[in-house]
Amino acid sequence: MAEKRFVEQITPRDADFAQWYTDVVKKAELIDYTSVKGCVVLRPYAYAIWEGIQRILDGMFKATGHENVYMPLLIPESLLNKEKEHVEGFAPEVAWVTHGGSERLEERLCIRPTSETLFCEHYAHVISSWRDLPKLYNQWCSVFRWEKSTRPFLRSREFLWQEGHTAHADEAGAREEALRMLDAYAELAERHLAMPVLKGRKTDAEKFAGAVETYAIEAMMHDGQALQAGTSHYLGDGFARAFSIQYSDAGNAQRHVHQTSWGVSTRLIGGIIMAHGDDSGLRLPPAIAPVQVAVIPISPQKEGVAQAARDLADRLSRAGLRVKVDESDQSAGWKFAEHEMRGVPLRCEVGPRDLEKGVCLMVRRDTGEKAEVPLSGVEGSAAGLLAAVRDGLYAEAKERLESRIRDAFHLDEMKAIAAAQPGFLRTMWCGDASCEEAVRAATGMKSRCMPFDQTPIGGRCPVCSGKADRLIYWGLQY
RNA sequence: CGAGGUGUGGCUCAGUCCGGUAGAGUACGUGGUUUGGGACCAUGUGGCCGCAGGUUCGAAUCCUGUCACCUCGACCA
Repeated sequence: MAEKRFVEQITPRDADFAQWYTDVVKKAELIDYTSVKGCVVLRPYAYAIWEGIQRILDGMFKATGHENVYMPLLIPESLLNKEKEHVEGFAPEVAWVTHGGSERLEERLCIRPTSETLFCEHYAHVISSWRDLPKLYNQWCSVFRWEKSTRPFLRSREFLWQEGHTAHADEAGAREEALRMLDAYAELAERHLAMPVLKGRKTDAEKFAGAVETYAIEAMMHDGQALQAGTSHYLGDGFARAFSIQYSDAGNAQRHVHQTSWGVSTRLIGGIIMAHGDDSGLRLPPAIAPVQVAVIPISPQKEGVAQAARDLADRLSRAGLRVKVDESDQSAGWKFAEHEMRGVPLRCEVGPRDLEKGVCLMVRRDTGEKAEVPLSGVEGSAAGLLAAVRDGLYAEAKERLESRIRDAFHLDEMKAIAAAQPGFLRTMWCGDASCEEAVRAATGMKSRCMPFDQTPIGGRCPVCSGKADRLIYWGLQY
C-alpha cells in the first residue's frame, strides 16, 4: 500500500472532526456560504454529486411505477392546519410569507417545510374511484425549515430533496409501499453510496408528525455519531380523513385512502463526506463521483504523452466511464493531491515510461494501491478497479459500523460506554416513552430505531428493569 | 436559543492590549526553466480590515449593535 499523505490545508480528521468536515466541504469546492444563515450555494461539484444521487434514485422510482410531479412552493395557513399532529410538528420551524408587494395578505402563506398537505389537497381532487389507485407520485424540490443551528448538508434551512407521496386503496398496499421505498433507500445507501445502514422502525417519540409508522435508515459516521439518512412513513388514513380523500370501491362503498410519504435529501452528501472522507479529503463512491477516473499525463511535453492521455480518456469515456484528463500546467504531485481532495475514485497516470511498456498506472483513492495495467485492456481494468473501490469503501464502513455497535443492559453501563466512545448502543426496551427520555437525559443519546432483525439479546429494560420485549438502537445524532 | 472563541487581499495568518502611511506566506497574472507525490527563477496585480452606527483632529485598533463560522449545551431531517 502506498504511503498516505495528508493535505496540509485540511485539519486532520481525528484531531477535530467538525473542523475537518468544514475544511473538506470548502476545499473540495462543494459549497459557498451566503449572507443568509442556513442557505448555501451548492457549487458545481456538489450539484454534480446530487445529480448522481438523483439519477440513481429517479431510476428506482420509475422502475417501481412512480411519476414525477411538481407542487407549489407556498402553502396557505388554513391548508397546513388541517392535520393537527402534522401542523404541531412543523409549526415551530416554518417561514411565513405575509406580504405581496406592500400589501398585507389576508391569509399568510408558509414556505413548504414538506408537502403532505399539498399532495393531499390535490389527491382529494383527482381520486374518486378504486380505478384511480394507487397514485404513486414523487417530486424533486427544495424545502425550507427555520433551523436554529445549521451546518452545510447536515442541517440547512433550505435543502434539496425528493418527497414521494402515495395513496393506496388499503392499509396493506400502503404499508408495503412504505417498506418498499425504505428498501430502495437502503439499496442506494449500501450499494451505490457504499454506506452501510441499520434499517428499522422509529419509536413514537421519533415518528414523523402525523405518521402511524416511521421507518428509517441510520448510518454511522466516522466520529461514531449516527446520521438518519432516509425516512419512509406509513401515514394511515389520518390525512385522508382530514383532507377528505375518498374513493368508491368496487362495491360502490366510500372509503378513505391510505398514504405514505418518504424522502432523502442533500444530507446524504454530508453522510458520504463523514462516512468515507479521510485526511486527504473526500473519498467518493464511484457510482456518484462526478469524475470517476482522473487521467494525468506525466511529462506531457514529451513526445506522444499528451495525445496518449487523451486517447486513453476517450476510450474510457466510450466505455461509459466519467473521465477527466488534467492537462493543466500544475506539477504532477499537485494534481495527485487535488484529485484526492476531491475524492476521485481512480487516478490514471500516463508517462513516457508507461508508454514504452504499453501500460498505465492506476491508483485507487480508497487504499492508495497502485497497479500497472496494460493499455490494451484498460477499459475492463478501470471498471474492475472502480468496483473494487466501491467494495473497499463499503467494507471499511461496514467494519466500523459493526465495531461501533455495543450491547448494554443497565443505564449506568450505557452512560459509561457512551462517554468512552460514541457509536450505536443496542439494548432491550420496555416500550415506555419515559424510559426512552431517561436514556436521552442520562447519555445524550436518542433512540435510532427498532431494527427489523429483532433477535433478542436478553435482559430487561435498562432503565426501569421492567419486562422488555423489543430490541432498540441508541446513538448520538447529527 | 444560552455560554465561550474567531472574522485583516482568493486562502492561512501577523498587526488590536497601548489609535497615527495596511504587512507576510501562499494563491493569481506575465516570461522562462520544470513535471512519476502539492517544483523553481524573475516580475507584477490585488485589501470597503465581516457589516452598520458611534467616540476622536485621526479607528483594523476604543464603544454599541448586527451577521457569519468554530466549540460546548438546549431544539431539530
